[in-house]
Amino acid sequence: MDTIITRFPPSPTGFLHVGGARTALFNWLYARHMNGRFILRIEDTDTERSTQASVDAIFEALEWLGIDWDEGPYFQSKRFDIYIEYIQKLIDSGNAYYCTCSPEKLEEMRKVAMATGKKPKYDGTCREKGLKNPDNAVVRIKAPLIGTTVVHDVIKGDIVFQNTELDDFVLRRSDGTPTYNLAVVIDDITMSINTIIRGDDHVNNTPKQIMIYNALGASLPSFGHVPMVLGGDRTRLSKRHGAMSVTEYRDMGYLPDAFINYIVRLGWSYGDQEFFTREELIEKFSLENIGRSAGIFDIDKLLALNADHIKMTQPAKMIKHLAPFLNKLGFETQEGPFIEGVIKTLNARSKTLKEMAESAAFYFQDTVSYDKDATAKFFTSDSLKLMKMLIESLESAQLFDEKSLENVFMKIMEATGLKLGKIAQPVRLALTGKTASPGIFEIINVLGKEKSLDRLKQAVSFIEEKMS
RNA sequence: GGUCCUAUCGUCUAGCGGUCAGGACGCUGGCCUCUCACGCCGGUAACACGGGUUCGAACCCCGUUGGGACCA
Repeated sequence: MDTIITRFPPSPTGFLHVGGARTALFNWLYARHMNGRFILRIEDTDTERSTQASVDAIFEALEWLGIDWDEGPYFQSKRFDIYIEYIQKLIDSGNAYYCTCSPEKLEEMRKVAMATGKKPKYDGTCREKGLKNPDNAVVRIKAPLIGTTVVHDVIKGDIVFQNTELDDFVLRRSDGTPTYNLAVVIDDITMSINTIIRGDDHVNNTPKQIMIYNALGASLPSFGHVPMVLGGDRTRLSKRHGAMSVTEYRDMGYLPDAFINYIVRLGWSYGDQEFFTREELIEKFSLENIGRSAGIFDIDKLLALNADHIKMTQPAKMIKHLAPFLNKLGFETQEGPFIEGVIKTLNARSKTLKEMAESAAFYFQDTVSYDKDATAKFFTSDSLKLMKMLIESLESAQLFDEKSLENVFMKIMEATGLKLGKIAQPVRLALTGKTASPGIFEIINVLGKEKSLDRLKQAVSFIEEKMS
């Protein structure tokens, strides 16, 4: 079997959005799964709307997603001579012709067609004139007049178009620039693309493109049109549905692997499995299991999947993802057992990296600020005694592993007859400033002897001051 | 308006003629428990509608309706 060659051809007219990311992912996964090649092509023929900033934004997003390419990026704007060459071939072979019909005439044609209840399409006035490159002419394809053009879609099955519905569409505008369909086909042919997976907003372009392949005598790639991703109101995803650029999800604290897991699973399935690592996705991805109907983007499910990925990611591997969020809060980070310990206590408690960083704040602060309502409830004269007992025990303790710490607390429980619940809350408040946190043994273990004792002593002073 | 796609819980989906229609998110009851989480057990909720084909349709065919896309 031939090597599978797929491509992702974004237009640099904005950032990479969710739908585009999914298309890129499907192409990339399929190429990786099939041991094929994946090509990146920038479709920047629309010079009015294309910007370098968008190109950079797309690269940035692909990098975050972990999508790499084997070839490219190619830029359509640098390939005009190739398009011109192929257009000439089509003219020479009689599969395309010059047309000098004016825009006014075309408009007139449309009106007449509409008035008589027909389709607005080019009437073929210049089709047999055999014009020789006149000024201001467009180039049109000589499309088949009868019969059908069928798209053998690997996802949707055969889609049949009546050729009478199509007309002699334009390949080259009067200013000499190639049209979208022409450029795409020439690129795909010259780049040996044999598998085209794209959004199903392109299905109606496909018969036209097939006509170009046929006119050139080129072999057809296989097409697969994936359904759109819609917003909660079932319309195309847009600004009002919230985040659009995939990098916004990065900034909100989603893990790239969680994001690709979600986005791929939206429209593709593998039995009942919901959680996939990147490697599993490559191993199990297939075109056959892509659904046919549009999907709605559900942030809650993404969030749940993100929580799962956070839980499953090794703390050491998590550091690089979490660090930017901690830095943003003003905390220095460096790899090591401390931060790994921090992550270990928080990874089952965080749905996003942003949330994890916020929850981790107390680990990095020199002095914690106490929740006001909580001090009234837990910083009492009783807890002052407890705290002092604990300080004493901890100061003489040699080991600070969780098991040893538990024993320390057990002894205090025995001595006071109190349940752990009574002891834990004041201590938790002293150590974290809050009433909700990881387990206290975990915290003391991660914080270490010095910091833990320091915080306990600060709490003692705080309570004594409050009492006096 | 024309063309094309599409239709299983609120959402993502499994299902590929015979299933108590399964899983996940969400919501929810409980258990666990030093708080919060995690985890575990349970509940909630769907085959758009109407015709066929068939001994038997969520599954096949035809309509209707709904949704989406593209073109203009």
